[in-house]
Amino acid sequence: MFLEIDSGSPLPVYEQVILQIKFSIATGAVRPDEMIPSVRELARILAINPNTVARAYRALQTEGIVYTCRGTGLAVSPDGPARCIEDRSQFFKKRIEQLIGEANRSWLSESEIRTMFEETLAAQKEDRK
Amino acid sequence: MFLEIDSGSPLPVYEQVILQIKFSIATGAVRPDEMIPSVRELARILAINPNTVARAYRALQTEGIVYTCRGTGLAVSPDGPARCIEDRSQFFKKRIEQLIGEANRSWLSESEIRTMFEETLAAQKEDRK
Amino acid sequence: MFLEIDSGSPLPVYEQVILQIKFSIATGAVRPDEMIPSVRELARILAINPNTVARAYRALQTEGIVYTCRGTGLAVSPDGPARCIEDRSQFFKKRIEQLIGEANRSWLSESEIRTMFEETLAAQKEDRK
Amino acid sequence: MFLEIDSGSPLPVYEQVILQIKFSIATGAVRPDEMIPSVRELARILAINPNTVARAYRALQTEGIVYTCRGTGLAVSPDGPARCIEDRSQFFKKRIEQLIGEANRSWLSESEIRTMFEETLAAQKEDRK
DNA sequence: GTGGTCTAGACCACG
DNA sequence: GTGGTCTAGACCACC
Repeated sequence: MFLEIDSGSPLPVYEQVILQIKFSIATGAVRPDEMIPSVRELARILAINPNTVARAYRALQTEGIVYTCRGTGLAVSPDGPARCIEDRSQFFKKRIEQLIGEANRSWLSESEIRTMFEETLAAQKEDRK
Repeated sequence: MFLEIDSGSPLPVYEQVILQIKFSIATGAVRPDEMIPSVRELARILAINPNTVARAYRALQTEGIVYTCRGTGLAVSPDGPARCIEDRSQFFKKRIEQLIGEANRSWLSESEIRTMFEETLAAQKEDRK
Repeated sequence: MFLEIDSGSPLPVYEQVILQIKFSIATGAVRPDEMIPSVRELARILAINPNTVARAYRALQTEGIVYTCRGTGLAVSPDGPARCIEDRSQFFKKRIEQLIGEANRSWLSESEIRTMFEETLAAQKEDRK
Repeated sequence: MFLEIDSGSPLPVYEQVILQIKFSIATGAVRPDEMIPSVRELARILAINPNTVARAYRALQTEGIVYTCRGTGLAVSPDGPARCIEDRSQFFKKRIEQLIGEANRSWLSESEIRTMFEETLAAQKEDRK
C-alpha cells in the first residue's frame, strides 16, 4: 500500500486520502477483511493531522467501503473492491465530462483539446521513465 | 457574445464569468475597444449576484484584459485577444495535467484514461447534434 | 424552529443536532428552500462548538436533506420533508426494536415491558403539564 | 444458563455480557452460590475476546453480584438475585425514559409512539412463534 | 493499542 | 456575512 498526497492539488487533503485508499483497494493492494493503516499511523506517514485522516476514514465507513472492528481498527468490506473500481471509473468520467464541457463552452475545437490531451499524456509518460 | 454559467460546476461562479469573457474575446466575439456588458446588465442576464460579476470584472481589469472608459464602462484592450487565446490554452493545459496526474497516482493505465476521454468526447459530440 | 440538546444523552451532540434539524423539517418548522440557521449562529444558540454544528450540517448535506447556496448558507431540499418524516419513523422503529429485543433476551414478559412503557409515558405527560 | 450476544448492537459487548449474566441470575437460571462459567470458557462459547469477559466479570465483582472462590472461579452472591431483578428493572426504565424523552423532543405524539411500540411488540411476538 | 467526539482557533474561498 | 478545510490537543470507550 502506497499513498501519495499532493499538497498543491486543488482537491482537499482528506479527499485525496479517500481517493488514494479507494485506489489501493481497487488495485488490490488491500484485500477484503484486511485492515487499513490506523488513523494515527497514516497521519504520521503522510505528515498530516490525525483528524484529517479520521475524517477520510469516517467517509469511507459511511460509504460502506470499510467497516470497524471495535477496538482493533478498520478493515475493507467484502464488496469494497467492486465499489472502489466503480468509484474510480465514475470519478474520472465526471472529471473528463467537466473538462470537455468547459472546452465546448469555450469554443475549443475537438482536435485542439485532443492534441493537448495527447501531448500531456506523452509528456507525463516521459517523466515517469 | 454568449455566456453560459453552469451552477452545478465546481468552478466558482466568478471564475466561470472570467473564463467565459476571456473565451469570448479569444474567439473574437468581442473585439479590441469594443465594450463588454455592464456589471448590472450581465448580472441580470446570468441571474447572478452583481458582486460576483463585479469581482470578475475587477480581475479582468487588473490582468489588463479590459480597460475602463471613464463613466461609460469597460472595453477590451488592444492586446486582449492574444492574451486570452494564450490564457485559454494555459487553462486547459493545467486542467489536463491535473487530470492525468491523478490518473497516474490512481494507477489507471494510459489506455484506460484515453478510452474514457475519447468516449466522452464522442458522447458530447453526439449531444450537440 | 426550536432545538434542544441534552448533554447527558448517550447520543453524541452532533447526532442530536442532525436529529433535531430533521425533526424541525419533518414537522414543517422549516420548509423547502427556506434556510436553516448558520453554523455560527446555531453554535452560539446551543452553546456548542461551531465545528460540531458544521459536522452535523455536512452529514445533512451528504444525505441530501439540505443543499448549499454558495456564500449564503444552507437551505432545505425540495424532498427534505418527505425524507425527514420517513427518517424519524425509521429512527424510532429501530430504537423500539432494540429495546424489545433486549427485553426478550432478558426474559422480561410482554406485560412487564408494556407496563413500564405506559408508566413512563404517563409520567412524562404529567411533567409537561 | 443461556447467553446471547448481538454484535450489531450499539451496546458494547462487555455491557451485553454484564446484562446477560445479570438477567440469568434474575430469572433464576443461576442460583446463589452456584458458579458462573470461567472467563476462558465463556469467551470461547461467545467467540469474543477473553479480556472483554474479564472486564464484565470485574464489574460484576465490584458490584457484589458475584464473589470469588479462591482458585476455583466466581459464584453468585446470596443477595444476587434480588439486586439483579432490581437492576434489570432500572435498566429498562432508563432506556424507556430516554426513548420517550427523545420522542417528545422530536414532537412525536403519544399515540404515534405507542402505535410503533405495540406494532413492534406484536411483530416480535410473531417471530418467536 | 484502536476509533470517536469535542473544543479552540486559524485560514481560505465565495457572494 | 457564509460554509469549508486543517491543525492541535484533550478526553472517552472499547478491546
